[in-house]
Amino acid sequence: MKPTIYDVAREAGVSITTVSKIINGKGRISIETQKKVLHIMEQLNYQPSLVATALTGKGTRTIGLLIPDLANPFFAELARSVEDRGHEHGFSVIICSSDNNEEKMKRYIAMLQQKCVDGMIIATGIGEQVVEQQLLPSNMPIALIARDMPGISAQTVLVDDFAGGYLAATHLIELGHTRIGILTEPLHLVSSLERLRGYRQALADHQLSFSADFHKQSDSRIEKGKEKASEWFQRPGSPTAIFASNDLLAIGVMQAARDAGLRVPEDVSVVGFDNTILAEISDPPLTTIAQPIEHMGHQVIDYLVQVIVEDEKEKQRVVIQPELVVRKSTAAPSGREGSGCI
Amino acid sequence: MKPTIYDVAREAGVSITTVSKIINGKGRISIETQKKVLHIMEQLNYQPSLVATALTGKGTRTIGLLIPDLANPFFAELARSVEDRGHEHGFSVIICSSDNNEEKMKRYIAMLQQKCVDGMIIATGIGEQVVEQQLLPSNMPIALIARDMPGISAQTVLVDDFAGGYLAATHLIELGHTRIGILTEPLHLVSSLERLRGYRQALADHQLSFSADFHKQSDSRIEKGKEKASEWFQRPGSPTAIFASNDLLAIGVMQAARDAGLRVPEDVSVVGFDNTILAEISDPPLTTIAQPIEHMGHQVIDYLVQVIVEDEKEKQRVVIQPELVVRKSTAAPSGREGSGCI
DNA sequence: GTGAAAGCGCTAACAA
DNA sequence: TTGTTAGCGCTTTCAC
Repeated sequence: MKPTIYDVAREAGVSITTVSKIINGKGRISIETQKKVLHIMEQLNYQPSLVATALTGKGTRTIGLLIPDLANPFFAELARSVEDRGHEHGFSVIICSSDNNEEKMKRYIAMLQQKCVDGMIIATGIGEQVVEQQLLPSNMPIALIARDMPGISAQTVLVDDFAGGYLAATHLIELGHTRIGILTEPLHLVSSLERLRGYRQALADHQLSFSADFHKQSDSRIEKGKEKASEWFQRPGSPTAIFASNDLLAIGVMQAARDAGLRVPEDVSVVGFDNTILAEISDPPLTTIAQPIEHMGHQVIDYLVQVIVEDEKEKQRVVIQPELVVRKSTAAPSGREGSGCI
Repeated sequence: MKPTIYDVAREAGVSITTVSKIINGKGRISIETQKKVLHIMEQLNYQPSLVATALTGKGTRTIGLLIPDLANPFFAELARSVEDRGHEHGFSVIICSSDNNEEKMKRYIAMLQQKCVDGMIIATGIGEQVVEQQLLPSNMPIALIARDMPGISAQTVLVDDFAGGYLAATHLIELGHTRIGILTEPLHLVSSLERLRGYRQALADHQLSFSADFHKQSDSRIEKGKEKASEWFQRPGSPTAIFASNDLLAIGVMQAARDAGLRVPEDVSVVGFDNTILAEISDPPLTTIAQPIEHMGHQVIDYLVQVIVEDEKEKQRVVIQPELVVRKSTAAPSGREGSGCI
């Protein structure tokens, strides 16, 4: 059995109060008792139980992280950053992959509440309802990252998605493209919507008209992106450039292009979003819009810890400007189907 | 404040025992009381506190997962699999990335113990000492995945690394390569050692001699792999094929090749290990040794849960046969430096 | 400087 | 069928 505070107290011939005080560095204890007790703790290999501590109201030192999918490198990198910084603050993190599924979200949030996590970080695109109904009333500290919930007042750290969409489209336009497709995740995700808006704005600012045919939606799996992009490539007059709203989708687009006998970037340019490791290693390396993932992770957790331990009330909204990272997947149009009409 | 079992009892006009029994479906309770209490619970939005429950000895329903790095897709995919299956069993998982650093390992294990996790899954290559000294005596249920600790008696699920190394080398040999380099992670990782052994065995079985020049070590970062591989490519008589002991390293090798003006697979063949998403999307797609990641994750957690809830004592050692997945990064040697000597 | 005792929210004998 | 009571391991007044 794990030794308890009683064991230590007995061995040291003091009361549990004394031991507790020494553990927490509170009250005044003679240097000798201190030494003696410390020694016994060492000897017994005593570690205070955090669950007992938690029960007395000191918190569990645990936070929940809700993401869509840990297998998506963007979220894995984000989770890693959150985990690291969390540990630095003495918090561990429970990661829950929701697959952007409302039901799972609900279950996970309930479970995290039962476990009495001290706070939650939400990176899933959905669940606004759940958050509003389950989390806000319970007074659970929360922070949003890489996702926006317009109706919710909470600390938020995200990239300017509109600017990102604008950047991506502008890059393509400046290369000379006029037939620019956009592949987004479902539009109930605010970030998708914003990226689309940015793209449309860029088009408009350059006197290009937006065609609904050039917008497709997909969930964020590579295969799905590939499938959707294929629909374009099977028909004449397809886009000469495609902006995909995340790297995974962009990879799918490139695969579809390859399958259709098109070269990237000669025949079709592709730009992604996120700047995950995938962008660096894909074939060709992917031009993409970079989110400073690590930085964002650090920021949310710093803030969340602040509200947990210092009871910070003020909610900020941190919007970071994304950057265009040009690699090899974009180039000027080659003139393939140059006579095509938009 | 969150409602407690007392609130429910008071509102329902019963004792807390009754409420507790209803929560746990124990003892016999009249259908009416049951209904009444359930209704109150609903109304109060009552959720039993798992930390209080844990304190009574029912476990925390939490397990710890120790991996080297969550940002490495292999471990992200593994973690996702563990997480999913864990949730199915009603367990949540705390992930700790150790960077294969002994000190961190120690700290994380101590923290997990303080949090009274019900068990731990270890996927880090190091920490055998810590495991032996901290974990085994404490009687904490543990399971090893994708890593071996020869001195430790614990449930283990892993791929036959020796066979994997053998497969990789044989594939290269059969393509006609004779100058085959191997880039491994540090050899204190048993898996690296085994993969190297498999490679050497394959060489021997085909009357090829092993040259120490053709073995390099690196940690598992892409850049490091690239750096190491560059050393080969800067000199004449470099390998015409390289087996890297994980996909990340293999990517690094391909990047180094490209930088050196070599084409993959025409000038140099590369095979990786793990078959992560990286292998599918790299340029060119990577021939690699596949570990059934999802399956392995499911298996460990199934077992661990079994020892936690059913007190299963028997320790198995599940060794899975890896498979060669041929993609585009390997081909017959082209004759570049064909006169080079081994 | 040190300790007795109450309490955190829950479970599990044991009574009634 | 329901309730009383004693813990689980710790923190925290409040006395001594």
